[in-house]
Amino acid sequence: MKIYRTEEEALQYYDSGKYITPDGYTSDIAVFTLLPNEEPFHNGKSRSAYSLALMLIKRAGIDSDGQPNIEGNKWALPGGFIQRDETAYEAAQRELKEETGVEGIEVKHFGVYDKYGRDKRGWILSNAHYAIVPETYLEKRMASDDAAEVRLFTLDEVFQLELAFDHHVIIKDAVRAVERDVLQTTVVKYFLPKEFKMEELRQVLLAFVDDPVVKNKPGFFRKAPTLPFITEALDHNNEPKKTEPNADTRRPSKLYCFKDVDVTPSIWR
Amino acid sequence: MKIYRTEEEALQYYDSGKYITPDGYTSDIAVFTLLPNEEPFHNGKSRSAYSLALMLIKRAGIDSDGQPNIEGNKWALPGGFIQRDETAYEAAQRELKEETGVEGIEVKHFGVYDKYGRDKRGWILSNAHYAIVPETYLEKRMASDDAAEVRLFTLDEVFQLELAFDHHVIIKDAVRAVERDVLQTTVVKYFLPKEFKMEELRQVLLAFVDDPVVKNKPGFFRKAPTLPFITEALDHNNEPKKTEPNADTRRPSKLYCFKDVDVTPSIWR
DNA sequence: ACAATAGTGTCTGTGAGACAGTATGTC
DNA sequence: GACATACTGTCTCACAGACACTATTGT
Repeated sequence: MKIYRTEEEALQYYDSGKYITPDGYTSDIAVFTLLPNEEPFHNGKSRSAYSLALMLIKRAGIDSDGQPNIEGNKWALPGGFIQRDETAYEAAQRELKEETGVEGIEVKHFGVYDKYGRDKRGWILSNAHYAIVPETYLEKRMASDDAAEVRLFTLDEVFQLELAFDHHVIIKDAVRAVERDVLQTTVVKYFLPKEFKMEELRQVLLAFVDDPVVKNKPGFFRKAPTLPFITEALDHNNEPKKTEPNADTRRPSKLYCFKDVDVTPSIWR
Repeated sequence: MKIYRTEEEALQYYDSGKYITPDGYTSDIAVFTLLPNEEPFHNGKSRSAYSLALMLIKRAGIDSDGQPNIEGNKWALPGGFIQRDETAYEAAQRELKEETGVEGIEVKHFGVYDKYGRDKRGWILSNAHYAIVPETYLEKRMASDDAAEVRLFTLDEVFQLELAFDHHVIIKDAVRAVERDVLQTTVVKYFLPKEFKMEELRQVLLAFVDDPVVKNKPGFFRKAPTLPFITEALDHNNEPKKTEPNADTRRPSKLYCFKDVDVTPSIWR
């Protein structure tokens, strides 16, 4: 029984107690929302109707003992230590609820940040998640909190802030992950109400993608309802639901919703 | 300075020393390769030319102290503890090299497994990676090792084995990750030599996807060369490279290679 | 000449893309 | 009726999908 693999493994377990273990295991959450742009037309050029925004918290400068706080006075992603009776994913959900009061929202793991030195307190691992939360939820919560400590920033603003730890990198990756998922999955639904107008969907997509199919309104209106994961919202009489007209949108429009069909787009098509 | 967030955070750091920390931080690697099927025609039905196979190691039954080994005598993914001067990703690469002697190969993180109870030794975290290694590399290495301790299994075989820890789940996720990436990225290139024949590419793809575009040979031969990430292999005279004919393939065929263009397929196209 | 794989010609239908036009409501 | 937004008709062009056909070599 003196085979290479075996010895190596045996050694590993023998040393196991002495093995260096991490000093902390945390979850961080990049909470995204869409902010409507007041002025869709700016300098004669059209801007998209929404901008992606991120929720950050400001770390305290002084801790409860009166000592200077680590990475104090910097903006940071919400997050915290993972308890042993939960997974990183569950911790992210718990912390999201603690921070924003929101439950049952899309939370997605997108990366691990474990480079020694990223946190001066020691070898602290972070599991990074992103969450998508409708703006209304966040407004409510942030109003009840001290406004100076929790804020929404547009992405442009975020990257001009001094951020704690390696959150600058994490946020860059988070944005890429969201953008990717908007193209490849139906996450976009979390930016929308359960039942939405086609034009709403198009406007939300335009905040992310620059695709002729989406840009072209007639094309999109024709194509989108045929997609396997989108379906008309039907009322109890199996009639298509429509919006109530108002001063802005005179003609009522059909409502649509997402079906739970998972699609995997292919580069080989 | 007695704001909710601040207190909570301060508390966190105060408790930091007492916080439960993980008992171990590991990387596991699902090493995939393609095995050619000897008999492409089976029971009158055509099978794909390749099958996806996975490398597993057999854990020793007894450790170096003569004690029964944890999860001993079971097949498991190669992997091990992460050192503090490396990231999970680097550890995976190091361990892959130790196991197979292969360097500079695609290694990709696809998941975190951190549920308490997954390892009886304590709260042991695992970062799961997959790697794609040409069969030839593995054959060499496995021949030099004890054949009973390192083996390739087809996926059907894998799921009939008794596997250590939660590796059954990890492997299922790994297969899904590879299948997804074959559709959405150009990972498939790691199953192929740097320069390959169109038909080789098609056969490899057929091991994963069931798409009319790929199935249809003329269609694929016409379409693939136009894809932005595939280009003809050119020799020093800028002439398309061709294979040397032999008894099997009489007519020489053009060689192609992958370009480093990253594409993001979209569900909205 | 024949076998074997590489690769192209050609036809048909579907669907993207663009823009003009029609529909349905409020004021 | 004017207007604003929702939606459809229609034309063109390109390409997917299918299958037959030609091309290039070794034996």
